[in-house]
Amino acid sequence: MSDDSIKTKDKIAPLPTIRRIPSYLRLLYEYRKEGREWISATDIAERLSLKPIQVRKDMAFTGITGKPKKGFVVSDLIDSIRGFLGWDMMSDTVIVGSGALGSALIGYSGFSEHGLNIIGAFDNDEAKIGSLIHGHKVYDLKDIASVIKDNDVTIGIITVPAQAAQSVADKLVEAGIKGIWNFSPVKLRVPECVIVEKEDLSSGLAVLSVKLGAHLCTD
Amino acid sequence: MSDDSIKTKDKIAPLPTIRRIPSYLRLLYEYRKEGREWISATDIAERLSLKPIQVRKDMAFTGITGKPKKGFVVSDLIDSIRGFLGWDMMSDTVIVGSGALGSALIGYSGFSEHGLNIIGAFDNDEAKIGSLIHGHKVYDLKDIASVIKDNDVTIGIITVPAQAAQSVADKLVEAGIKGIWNFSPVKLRVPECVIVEKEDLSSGLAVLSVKLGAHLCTD
DNA sequence: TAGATTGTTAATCGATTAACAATC
DNA sequence: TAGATTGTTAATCGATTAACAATC
Repeated sequence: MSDDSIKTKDKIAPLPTIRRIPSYLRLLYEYRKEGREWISATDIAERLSLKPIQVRKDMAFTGITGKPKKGFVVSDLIDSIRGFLGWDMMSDTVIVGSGALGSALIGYSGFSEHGLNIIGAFDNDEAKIGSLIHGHKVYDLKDIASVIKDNDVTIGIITVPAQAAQSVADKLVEAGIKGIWNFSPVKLRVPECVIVEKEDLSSGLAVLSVKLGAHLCTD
Repeated sequence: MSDDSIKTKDKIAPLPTIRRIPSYLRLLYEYRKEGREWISATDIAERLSLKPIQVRKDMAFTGITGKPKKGFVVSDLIDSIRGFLGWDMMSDTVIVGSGALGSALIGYSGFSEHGLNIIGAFDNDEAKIGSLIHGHKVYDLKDIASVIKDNDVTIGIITVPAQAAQSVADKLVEAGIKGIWNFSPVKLRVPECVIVEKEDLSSGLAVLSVKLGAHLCTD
């Protein structure tokens, strides 16, 4: 890719860095609640079992600069991370699939802290359509295109069963969605401009299983 | 670490490899259902948008060997992967926290395919104790130690709120649990022989957010 | 001032990818 | 046989870690 554009897009931060950053943010909220003004990379590393140098490198990607001997101003760092993640702006979001997992996510009040504004849920089950789940209306999946367009929804969360996931993704894409958070276990096919992030619980379980199987300890 | 033990422990496979393997298994189950006998690394790579060489490397870690020109026998590869992950043996498991997420997990019937046998759920909410969630009994958190010991439970899934997570982890460890699948957003402190795998949904959301913010596409 | 912490530059480590001989 | 695919060895790439000067 040549740099023929006016302003060459900054290289995105390493994915491992991006994945670690929310845990820093969570710790920072704790510090803020405790009324602490400063936090150092050393503190953070200690609390999260990381190396200080790694935390410092990660921080640099958010654009913050610290003060030798003191570290970072907690509130500044919170702002910097929120800006970096885009969590200072709300993204209108729909959840497709109001089964157990979908319901659990709908009820998660922490989404607003993560930049998500839940517009509503969608399902094709007549029994659920029109009902409320944790205060959010369940709409008919048939109407999803108009709701997405009318509300400028940018993110869709897919929590439907595997066999329905691709067709739901197609509908979301057709309606102009920009990003999909995919909780189904299928690899979705979407145009390359649509971002899909797959949340794969079985990956985490696999890591746990293999580590347990290796029984690294002698007891 | 020196190799003074009788049988030096095999080096564990790379974590990224372990994380990818469940998605191979899922595809293999599809192939089996379709009655197909062979699958090649090329096929798998194509379906999951990976490079064939990466799939072959990953496969090698499971111990399977293939046949040039044909690939791998589907049923053999399934067995090999299940053995590698330890999902051919059932691990008795408890879920602590019967809120929305806990309930969703309890209801997930696919756990048996992932080597987990759910013994029951635990909560400290009087209203929930004694009730059934998706056919599984909710027990009093106070009784967790005896249930874990009596049933030889090796895995604990934590789905309680953040402020309760560490104390639950302490109880699980005290009762002799071997592994913890932690869905709470806190970094748990446990003895080094206890394996903790943290399932951090905010990491995935962070990746989605940053990629969306970078709007790599021009529309 | 002394010392802890930052930020930068260089070295190391580990995973991915490439190259290619072996094989069915 | 010809050609697709495997498995191995080597090269590349990217993230982590180390080293250290700058600074408050």
